[in-house]
Amino acid sequence: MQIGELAKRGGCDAETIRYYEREGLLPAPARSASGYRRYEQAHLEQLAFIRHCRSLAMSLADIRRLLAYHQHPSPAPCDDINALLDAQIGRIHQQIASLQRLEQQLLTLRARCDAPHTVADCGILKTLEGAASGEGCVCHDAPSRD
Amino acid sequence: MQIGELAKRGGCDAETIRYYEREGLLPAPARSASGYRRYEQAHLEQLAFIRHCRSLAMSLADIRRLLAYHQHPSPAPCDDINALLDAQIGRIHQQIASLQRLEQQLLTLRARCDAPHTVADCGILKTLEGAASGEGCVCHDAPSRD
DNA sequence: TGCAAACCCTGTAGTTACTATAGGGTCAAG
DNA sequence: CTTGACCCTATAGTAACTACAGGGTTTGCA
Repeated sequence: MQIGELAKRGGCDAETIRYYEREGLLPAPARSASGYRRYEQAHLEQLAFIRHCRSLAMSLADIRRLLAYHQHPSPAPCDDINALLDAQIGRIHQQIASLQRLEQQLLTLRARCDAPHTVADCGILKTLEGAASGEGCVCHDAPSRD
Repeated sequence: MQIGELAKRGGCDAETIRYYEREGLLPAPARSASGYRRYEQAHLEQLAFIRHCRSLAMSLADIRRLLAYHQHPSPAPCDDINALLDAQIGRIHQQIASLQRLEQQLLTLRARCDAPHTVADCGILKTLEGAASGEGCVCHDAPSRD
């Protein structure tokens, strides 16, 4: 199949596939006489593997490592794979916690302007200005006292 | 004060300050005879404003808009500022939801390998490979049935 | 006076995972 | 024989910095 069909079946676009090839995540396929890439079923499976991992927000570097294990299944223990997953889960967990703190801070700031005001009189802007000149700010001081 | 001191007081480093100047977020300061940037108190306040907004994960584009309101306080209504905050809150909220789904998927996948295995026998890797060849995958199919 | 450390300057390239564009070649249908 | 849909390479852009390379300046100390 040509790159366009692989792209459609893999749920990404052709540029992305060429990018993965350049990055060494997909092997360079055979070419037709005119230089078009010609892919086999195995390429589709590898692309699906990559896209699936990407949908789990794994980095291309991590995916490269997983692909290496996939291509050279070894009798060594799989601790490394587990550690990779654990690190990924840890990162996501931390991101969630930090975004939740952020959301609280933003909601606190947002509450400073509930009724319609003028720009010159906007509680949000005033709070931001106050924080800039060294006053403690509601958004970072008040809510998350951890 | 010189750029190094501004950086220390503003909690960022000198490169970042030069970057903000290039991006038009900080006005170009006066220069000494030898070309060193010389900052005033007002610069520190503006930098603090920017860094505070950044700590709320606002984009530089949004911060630029807030700075404009700050510099030209107008009698117009502040709807725009409120809308900016609401959009920011919405984005963060969606990110949290999507990361929470992700975390569940990763935990489900992680559960496929609880005991120590060999790489060739790792439940995580097998699950990823299965998903790549078209089988439904636990991580995306099982948990979040919304 | 000489020197070294600690500053500062500009300009450019790197980061992530793509996406978009320019400027071309190929192929099948009508 | 032309039109449209496809393909190719190479390069630049995205966000918000960060990290050089390759230089100049200032300050303190011997």
